[in-house]
Amino acid sequence: MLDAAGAAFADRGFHGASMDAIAETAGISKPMLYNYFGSKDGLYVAYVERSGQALLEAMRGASDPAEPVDVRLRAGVLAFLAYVDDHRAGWSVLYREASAQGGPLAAKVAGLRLSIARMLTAVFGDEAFAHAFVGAGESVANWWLQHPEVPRADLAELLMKVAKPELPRTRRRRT
Amino acid sequence: MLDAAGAAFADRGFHGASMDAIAETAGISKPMLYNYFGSKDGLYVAYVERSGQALLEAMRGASDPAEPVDVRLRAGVLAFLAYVDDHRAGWSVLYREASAQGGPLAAKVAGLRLSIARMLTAVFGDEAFAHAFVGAGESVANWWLQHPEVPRADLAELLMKVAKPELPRTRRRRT
Amino acid sequence: MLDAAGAAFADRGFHGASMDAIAETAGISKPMLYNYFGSKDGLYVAYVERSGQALLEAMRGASDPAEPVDVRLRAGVLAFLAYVDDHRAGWSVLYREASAQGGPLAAKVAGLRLSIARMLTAVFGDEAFAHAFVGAGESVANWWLQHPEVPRADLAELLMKVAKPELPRTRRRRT
Amino acid sequence: MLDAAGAAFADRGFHGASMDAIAETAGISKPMLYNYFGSKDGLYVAYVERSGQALLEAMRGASDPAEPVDVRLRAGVLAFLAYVDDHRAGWSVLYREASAQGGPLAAKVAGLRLSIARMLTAVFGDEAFAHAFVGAGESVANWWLQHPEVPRADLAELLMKVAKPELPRTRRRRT
DNA sequence: TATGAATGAGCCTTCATTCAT
DNA sequence: AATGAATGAAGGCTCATTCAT
Repeated sequence: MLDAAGAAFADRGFHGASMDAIAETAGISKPMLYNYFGSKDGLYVAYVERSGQALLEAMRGASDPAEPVDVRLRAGVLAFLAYVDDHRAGWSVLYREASAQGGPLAAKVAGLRLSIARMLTAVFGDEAFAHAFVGAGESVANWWLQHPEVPRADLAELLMKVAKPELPRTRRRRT
Repeated sequence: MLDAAGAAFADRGFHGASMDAIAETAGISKPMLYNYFGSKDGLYVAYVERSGQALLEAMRGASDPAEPVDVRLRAGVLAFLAYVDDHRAGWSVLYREASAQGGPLAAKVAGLRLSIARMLTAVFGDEAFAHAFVGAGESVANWWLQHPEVPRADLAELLMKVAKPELPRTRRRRT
Repeated sequence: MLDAAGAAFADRGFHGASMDAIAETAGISKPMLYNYFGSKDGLYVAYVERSGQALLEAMRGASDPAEPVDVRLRAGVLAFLAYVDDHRAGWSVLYREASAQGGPLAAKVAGLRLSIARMLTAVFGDEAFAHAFVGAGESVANWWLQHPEVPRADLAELLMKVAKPELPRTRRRRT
Repeated sequence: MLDAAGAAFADRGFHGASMDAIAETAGISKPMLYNYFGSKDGLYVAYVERSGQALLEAMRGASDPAEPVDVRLRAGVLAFLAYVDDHRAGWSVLYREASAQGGPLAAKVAGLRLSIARMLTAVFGDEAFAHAFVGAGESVANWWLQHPEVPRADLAELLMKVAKPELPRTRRRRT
């Protein structure tokens, strides 16, 4: 049911998506939406939260602490790209909301971004670079939405290249 | 007069800014807004267009074709950061709209992004990397809005580091 | 169970009291309310009717036909005041509804008022005066809700004074 | 324009009167109502306030301080009855709201009632009796709405009779 | 019998947009 | 050229009311 909302939000934006339309798409009645989520904001937050959690967990799960840092980074990047590929709507909403700085809704997304940036700050040791990397990733992901023919691995490689100058020298593994 | 609209848009977003409020802030009557811009969309597009043109020109003007590529890139990066610093509202709206992929409004911003990306594609020789770089720049710029104490030059250096792996080997200048 | 409804009605008015709230307060499920009373109007009417009957019976029971008219009047007045004192919620709803002349609900209350007025018309011999007396009683009762420290007997005396000019000369009892 | 609202309120009560209906009856569009009164509550308050002021002024204007107290009282009573006769809707709403103790709207009417009661307390020297008299007046006025054939003077006489027991002995004028 | 879950209908409110002046 | 006044259309939200269990 959140999926219907997500599709609407991704399609027409928060303001453009009417509760009437969402309810109809979801095949339920408007009062039910309000029963479950309390308000339009509530519904939106719920959707964004779910998407954010899913993305975060996907990335966390992909990272094996036993591995060296570049391997882990690549795994995270791949998980990120996989999420984008599998959840177009979710990513779309997250990305769009990532820049909306007003409203109480943006806080959730800002939190997600921060979580990811913090993970990356641990990797890079530089907060600003971590944000740059996040931005690069988001931008590439979004560009990908319009060039789906590009294989996922290429993009991962691209992002690894962006990261290279800041990766610690342990790059060459011991084997 | 566009400035009043821009301030409102940056402050409350496109939907949050009512024509009433814009007209009052601009010290003008609503029918005049319609006379000049035709519609709310028209006003928004006009503002975004002006901001985009300004940014684009700033970046173009900074780039001296006689210089080697890394120098030109750094100049462009600096021009970009200068624009962000001097036009908070304009940048805010551009960045926010950069992710809204629906609606006829986004086309203009997409166009701007494309212009910049094309400039960078010429530099890097790789479209995807150019987009990654644009995203990194945007993200850093946005992060900067909340960390204004960081000097502009540091961010420029940071972005140059991101660009390094893809810069042609002409990196070591002849002179 | 009517009591819960009565409390809600007295507290928030007919429209302000939602069936949800009433059901919850009554510790019962909404469909049960509908099973017993058919509709919100039905519930309201039932409550008002019960309150009205109770008031009417209290006043009737207080009046001993063997007594002279002023004694009976005073007894009725006292019974009325006792009812108000003991059933704040009931009185509150009755009084509020006494003035709402629209809707099918008001008919019930109008009926109650009429019953009382008729009793008093028998006493006074003047319908208009009877209504004046009813209004005086209601108004005093309502004023009393905010001045509970005034003893009941004082108000009874007050109302007897209002009635005096219209009481038949049998005022001086034979015994 | 307030008159249309008044008619609707008198007819169907506050909740029963929809802004749509009021606007249509008033021959203007809904947004205009909001432009002038801000909200439904605002409109209601405005109407009640106007009615209350009119009633109060009518009663105040009728009372010549040079006259003895019973003459002034009768003049006030007549002014009251005249108002009721001439402004059915206004009176209807005032009377209905007089008993609604909840909500911020009731404050206005409570204020009006208090103003009148205070005038009468000055006459009678007894607050409770003043309220009784107000209630008698209201009730008679309301009864009158359904018995319009009764001449105004009769009701005035009736109310004077109610007041008699409490009027100071100056009742017999010096000439 | 009793209820959780569901809904049709309607209301207040706002906003982009346009006349009449 | 400029505006105050006016509106059609739509959106969020709630509520009395009913099935399916």
